[in-house]
This record gives sequence, C-alpha cells and structure tokens, in this order.
Amino acid sequence: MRVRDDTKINTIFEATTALTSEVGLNRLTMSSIAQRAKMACGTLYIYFDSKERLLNELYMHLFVGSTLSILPSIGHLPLKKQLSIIWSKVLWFRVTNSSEVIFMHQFRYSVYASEETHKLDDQFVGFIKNLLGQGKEELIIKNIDSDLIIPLFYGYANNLARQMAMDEVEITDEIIDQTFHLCWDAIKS
Amino acid sequence: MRVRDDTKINTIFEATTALTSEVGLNRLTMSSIAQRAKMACGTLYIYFDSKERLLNELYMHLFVGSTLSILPSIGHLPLKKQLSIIWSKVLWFRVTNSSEVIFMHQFRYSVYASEETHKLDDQFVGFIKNLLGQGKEELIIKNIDSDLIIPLFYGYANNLARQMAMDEVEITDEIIDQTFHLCWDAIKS
Amino acid sequence: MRVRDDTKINTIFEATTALTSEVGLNRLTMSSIAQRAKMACGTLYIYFDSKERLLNELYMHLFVGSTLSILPSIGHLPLKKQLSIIWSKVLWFRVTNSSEVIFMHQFRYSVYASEETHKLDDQFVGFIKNLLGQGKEELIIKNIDSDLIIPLFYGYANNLARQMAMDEVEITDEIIDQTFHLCWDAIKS
Amino acid sequence: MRVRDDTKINTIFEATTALTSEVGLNRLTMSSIAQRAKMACGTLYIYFDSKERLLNELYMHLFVGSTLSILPSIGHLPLKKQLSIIWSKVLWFRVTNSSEVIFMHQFRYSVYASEETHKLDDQFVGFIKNLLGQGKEELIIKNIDSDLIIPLFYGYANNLARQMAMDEVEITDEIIDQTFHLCWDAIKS
DNA sequence: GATGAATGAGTTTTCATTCAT
DNA sequence: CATGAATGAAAACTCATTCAT
Repeated sequence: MRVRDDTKINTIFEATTALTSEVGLNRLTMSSIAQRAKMACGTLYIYFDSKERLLNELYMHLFVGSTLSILPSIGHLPLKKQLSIIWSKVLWFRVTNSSEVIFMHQFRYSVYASEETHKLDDQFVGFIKNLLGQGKEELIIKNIDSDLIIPLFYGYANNLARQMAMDEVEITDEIIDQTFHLCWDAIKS
Repeated sequence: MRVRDDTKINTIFEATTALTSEVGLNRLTMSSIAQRAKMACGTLYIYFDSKERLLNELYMHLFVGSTLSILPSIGHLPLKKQLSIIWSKVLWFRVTNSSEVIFMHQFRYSVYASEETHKLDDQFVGFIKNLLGQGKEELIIKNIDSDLIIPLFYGYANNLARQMAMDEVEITDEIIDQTFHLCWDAIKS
Repeated sequence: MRVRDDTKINTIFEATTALTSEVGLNRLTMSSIAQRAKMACGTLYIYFDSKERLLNELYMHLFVGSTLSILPSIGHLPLKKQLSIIWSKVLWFRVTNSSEVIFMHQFRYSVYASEETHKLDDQFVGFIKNLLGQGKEELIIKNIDSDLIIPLFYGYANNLARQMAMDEVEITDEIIDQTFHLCWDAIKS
Repeated sequence: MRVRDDTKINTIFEATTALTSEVGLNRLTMSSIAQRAKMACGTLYIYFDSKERLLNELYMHLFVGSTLSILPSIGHLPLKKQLSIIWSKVLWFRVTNSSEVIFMHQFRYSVYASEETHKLDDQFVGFIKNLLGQGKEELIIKNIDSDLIIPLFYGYANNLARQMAMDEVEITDEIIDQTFHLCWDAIKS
C-alpha cells in the first residue's frame, strides 16, 4: 500500500506559498497548487477538506513556526531583551521567508481567514500585551493603552518586511538593531 | 467611455467600498456592485473599462482624498507640525472611513493593484522621505535610512486604524496625540 | 435590452426530459442540458438556482400539467366516471409523453426530489382518497383501507405506461377501457 | 477475479443496499460502500469489475432470492393458489426487506441496469404470462392481453411495498389477503 | 489477497464581460 | 446612455478506478 506521506503536506504548503507570492491569493487555484506540487488535483483533497482549510492550516503552520514557538522559552529574560528577541525573530522570519510573509499578509484579512486563525493572532497579541503591562508597572514603559502600542510593532514589522522583500534589501543585524531602537524609543518612558 | 457623471461614479464607488468591507475583495462581484448601486451590470462598463480599472480608480480616488490632497498646503510649516498634521489627517480619515480603509487595505496588495496605483503611494512616500531628509539635516531626527522609518508610520497608521475599526473604538484627539508622540519619540534624535 | 424569454424555460424543460429519457438521470449534466437547449451553461442559472431546483420545477410542471390540472373540473360527475376520466387522462399523458414519464419516474425517487415535490403527490393522493371514501360510503366500493387501494392505481398506471413506452405500443381507447375495467372490478363492492 | 468468498460478497451487498436506501443511488459511491463494509476501496474491485457489475449482481441476487427461487416448486398447484403464493411471497419479501426493495426500485430503471438484468425480469414475467395464458384457456381469467395484466401485479406490488416501507406499516396476513383479492377480482372472468 | 493513497476526467456553479434591445 | 439576459471559460470539488506496497 502507498503510505500516507506527510512530507506531501509540506510540498503542498510550499507550492501554495510560492504561488501566492507570485500571482496573489485571488488567482490561487487548487489546480495550480496541484500542478506546482506535482500531484493530482484530487490529492489535495486527501489532505485538506477544502481550499479554505488548506489556507487556514498553512497560515497556522507559518504563524506557529514564525512567532508562537519562541514565546515560551524567553519568559525569564528582562523585558527589553524579550521584546528585542521577538522583534529580531519576527523580522528575520519575515525577511528570509518573503513568500511566506506575502501569503500571511494576503491571507490575514481575506475571506478565507477563519475564527480559529484569528484566535492564534490573539494569543500572540495577548502575550505581548502582558509583557507591556509588566513594563508599565515597572515604569519602564509609557503608561499608554496597550491597544495603541501593539499596532506599532505589528504594523511596523509587517510593513518593513514587505518593503524590504519588495526592494530585495538584505537584512542585517544592524538593521534589526536600528529598527528595534526606533520601537523602544517610541514606548520607553 | 467615461463620461463625467460624478453622481453615478460616486454611487459606484460607495457601493464598492461598502461591499468590500462586508464580504471582502474576493467575493466582490461586478453584479453585486451593480445591484448595490441600483443600476444594471452593463452600466458599470460605461464608466469603467473593467473591474480592475474600477478598483484602481477607486483606490486612487480614496488615496488622493485622504492624504495626497493635504500635502501641498502645509509645506511652509515646521517639520514636526507637518508630520503631526499628516498623522492626524491620515488617522482621522482611516478611522472615520472604516469601509474605505478596509477596501484600501485589501486592495493595496491584491492582484488588482496596478503599477499606476503603486506610483501614487511612491509619491506620498517621496514627500515624507523629503521631510525626513530635512529633519535629519536639521539634526532633529535620527540619522537613519528613511526606508527604515517610513514603514513605521505607514504600518502603524494602517494597523491602528484597522484595529480601531474592528473594535469599533472611536477616535479622539487624545488618541491622535498619544500615538503621534509614540512616533515622534521613535524618530527624534 | 434582451428581454427575458419565458419560452426559454420550456426549451430547457424539453431538453431535460429528452436527455433524461435518453441517458438517465445519473448521467444528466447541466452542460449537456445547455448544449441540447442550444444555450450557454450559465444561462440555465439565470432561470434556475441550481440543478436541483431545475429538476424539481420540471417535475412540478409535468405533474400539474398531467394530473392536477383536471381534478377541479370533474368534481360534479359520478364517482366511477371521475375515476375513469382520471385514469384516461393519466394514461394518455403517460403514454403520449414517454420522455416526460421516464423523467418523472426517475426523478420521483431520486435524491433530488424535495419536500415540496412530495407534497404535490400528496395533494393528488388526497383527492383520490377522498373519492374512494365517498365510494365506500355509497357502498359502491369495497370497504378496504384506501392506502391499500391507491398503490394499485398508481403502480399500475406507472408500470403499464412504462411498459407500453418501452414496447412502443400505441395506446387506444380500447386499452384504456380494458385496463380501467380491471381496476374497477378490483375495487367495486 | 471473483473468487468465491461469500461472506465478503454478502457484506458488500448489505452495505450497498443499506446505503442506497439511506442516501439514494445517486449519492452511492464506491468508497462509501467500502467504508460501510469496513474494507478498503480497492477490495471491492477484487470481487467486482466495476460499480456497474456490483450493482447488477446485487440486483440479480435479490431478484432470484425474492421471486425466481419459488417458481419451480409450485407448478403443480391450481392457478389461483399459485398466483396467491407468488403474491404473498413477493409482498413478504418486499415489505420485510425494505432497504432491498428501495435498492431494486432505484436500480431497476437506472442507467446501471444491464441487458442481462432486464432478461431476469423477462424470465419472471414469462412465467406469469404462461400462468395467465392457462387461466384464460380455462376461462377462469378475463380474456385480456397479458401485457395489460402483468403491470397491474407488478406495479401494484412495487408501489404497495414501497408505500408500506415508507409509512413503516407492518404487513399482516390480512393485508396480503385483501390486496390479493383486489388483484384477483380485477382479472377473474 | 488486501489496502487506501493517488489519479484526473468530469461535475456543478460562478462571474467578468458582451451585446441585443 | 442604460439595461440585464446571455455567454463560456474557469473555479472548486467528486469519485470510479488504478496501483504501489
């Protein structure tokens, strides 16, 4: 019997991200994914119930891999260090995986994004909110509603990465440093 | 084609923004636009060559109305004041026109966005870049590559507005003040 | 403007019945209907929401045309005469519209048949039940549960018509007479 | 192919009849049969060349089991008795095996039914025709073309059984008696 | 024999665009 | 100009059948 091959899921994911970054989410079709992944159209449906599920699972996979996975391991570090690590991690991922970022960006606000997916984001946002709350108590960070601060990090990271990907600028530690300092100066009290 | 009947064009634009914010760009169809605008499907093609043109013209219309239009009139003011006015203007527009912002956001990186449209953005970015260059010469602003600064403003504004629209938070002068100060603290030298 | 052409619905109905009798309900596709009706595939969806609706509306159309339409006009006649007219009407229709009957037969118990459609049948059955009830009161008809009698008429008519259509036997008044007498002898008291 | 493993074949047959009565012939898929029969999709093809063959063999199996098998053993009985036994046998089978009857009914006139299958029916019909011929010679039965009589039995039995199955009415000897008398009164001279 | 993953032709349905009125 | 019926290519998804294990 042909064994169910879990690397196939990765092949599908790769084909999907690559195609989305090339032609956009709107022109992404199941048959084009299949063609790119070198398998039959029907095979996609063995691994995913529908196009919607495929995209949602890909998003969750990327989101977990890019950000959620580091959160637990840095809880003991000082606040600024934690933020700086997250910033670096997020930026590195975003810049070195430009196709993936383009996919995430287009998917994020598309009709395909499910409740479940949005909750992942909330989880991340919740963590950051917590961090900022701490910082405010310690009087390190300006006493401003976190909902006004988070979009700065979030929007800046997204936009910066997208811009760099489009201009084909390579990321350096210096750039990460500089941009993090902008953020830090913005929020430090 | 394209006779000036601004009433009709506005009706089409309003229908398009409203629908996009309700069902998303992916599910936006020409006949749904026509239906919402209370006209026939074919009438849309009297005013716009194609769906792509319609969307691009709408984007340009919104972009000019929301930002580009203020730029010339404030050139004589001091740097920080100029930035603050632009910030306020942009944010007000984004928050008080949430449908429009959702449309712009979804359209901005979609397959529909043409070269021409991207150049509009560049025009705006060029203006800001200029401003920042001035600031750096006057040693008011950190000496950092403007391409690293602009995404902060751009991304922050976009994200903040989208978040506020979704949470149905009302904008106040205080919020504009607070958020602008975050930005300013980030870049001031 | 092209005017919405209601004869088109008949064209579609005819194509559908003809095709069903030729290839069966299972191989009946929307594109084959469109092709046979000499119109585009999408045109079908202007007149019918879905394949299911098309089939249901066709069934109702045929059912009403073939049986339901005569019921009201014969209420004043004596019982046996009424039954005999219905029998004749049903049989004539079934035999002279063999494609239609094949469609109705295949559709009747298919997955496509909706609640609404079944209710039509009930309406007809209800009428006959009433008639039989009268007959029993007048002691003309055997005092047997109507649910045991109706399938005789219903099943016999269906089967006889189908058989005659397949054997390409022509119907005659004599045949109608003979077969009705079988039925009548079966139920008369 | 087609090794005799009757246990497995029966499992497949049961799964097929059950599923057909639940979802209809149109939604009956090979993989759903396999799933219900708790075996792999490919296994079905060890026992049957194709879906069409499977269905035809099932029909023949049911037909033989339900009717054909009794014919030889009653040839010596008087005409009315023979008919009455067949009626009883047929009705009992149809009512106590409602899934099977639904399958037979849906299959009977579907695209899947092969020549071979139709010949089975002819065999049964031929036997009955013979019987009726006898009856006419003995002047017990009306002198009417048998092709006009058989559909009465055939259609009545089918329809009655289907109706009772749907209404979940239990069959009794009384019902069999009553309905047979209807038939007999119809044809007796 | 048995499995079930893989195939890909075929199905229903959508929708940007055209065009007769 | 305005209409909206008509078009047909293309999309998502299904499923009988094959085949590597």
